Amino acid sequence: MKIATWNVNSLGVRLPQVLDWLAANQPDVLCLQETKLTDDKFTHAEFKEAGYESQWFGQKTYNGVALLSKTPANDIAKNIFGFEDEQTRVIAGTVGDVRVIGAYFPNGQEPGSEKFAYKMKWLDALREWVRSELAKHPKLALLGDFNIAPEDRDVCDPVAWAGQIHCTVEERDHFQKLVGLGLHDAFRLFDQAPKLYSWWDYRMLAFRRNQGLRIDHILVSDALKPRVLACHIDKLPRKNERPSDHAPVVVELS
DNA sequence: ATGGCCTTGGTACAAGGA
Repeated sequence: MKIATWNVNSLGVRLPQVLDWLAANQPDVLCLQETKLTDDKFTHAEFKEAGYESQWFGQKTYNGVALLSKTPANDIAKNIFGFEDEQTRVIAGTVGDVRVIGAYFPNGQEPGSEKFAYKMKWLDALREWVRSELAKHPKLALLGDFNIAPEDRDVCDPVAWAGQIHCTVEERDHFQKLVGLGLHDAFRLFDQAPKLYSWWDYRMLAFRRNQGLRIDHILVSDALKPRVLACHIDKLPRKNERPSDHAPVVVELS
């Protein structure tokens, strides 16, 4: 079973690239972030044509998430239960025997800002909800654009990024608290080459220079960990014309 | 060469992203 996540930075713009990627990679599940489409504009017919069922949760201009799967997802949840939020950031469903939670974590803008405070509250709420989901569904994957680089080795220039958004102690503490629920960063279950990232700024020729961050993650539960065969970041779509600034992350399960 | 982008809404440029 192959499960993937990709922040597409506008599905309206990126749909052809997503369809190409699905055809080439054939994941069983793909979680999308930053679809930026209202629900009436979601491209479920195109995905159906490509062999995928869709669940989606969008809004105008910003955010927006979706869960694509070869077999229908059940027990769909949208956003964090009990956490009032105008923003569409979470979609969850059960595919086969795996509970899949796809999330677009808040950016946070800069430490000390209102958006950073929202990120902290959102992370608190997410953790408590994921705790309850884990109790109900031991075989669980939490994946998406976390907007957190967990460690210095996930950062191209740790000195320049020290204390900056995505790299603050507060954000990294939150990441570790999520891991503390009984989750594992699938990427780090394996020996990986150094300097592998999932996001590169559009500016400054950052991709060509590999000046990136690893902020897109797949966390797997204790019960799922023994089934993890591989995890990798697919840089190929970042080389497309008009690419998303993020690359897909893929985990393979037995 | 130390700065270099992209998307949306809406039709000029501001806001947000990371």
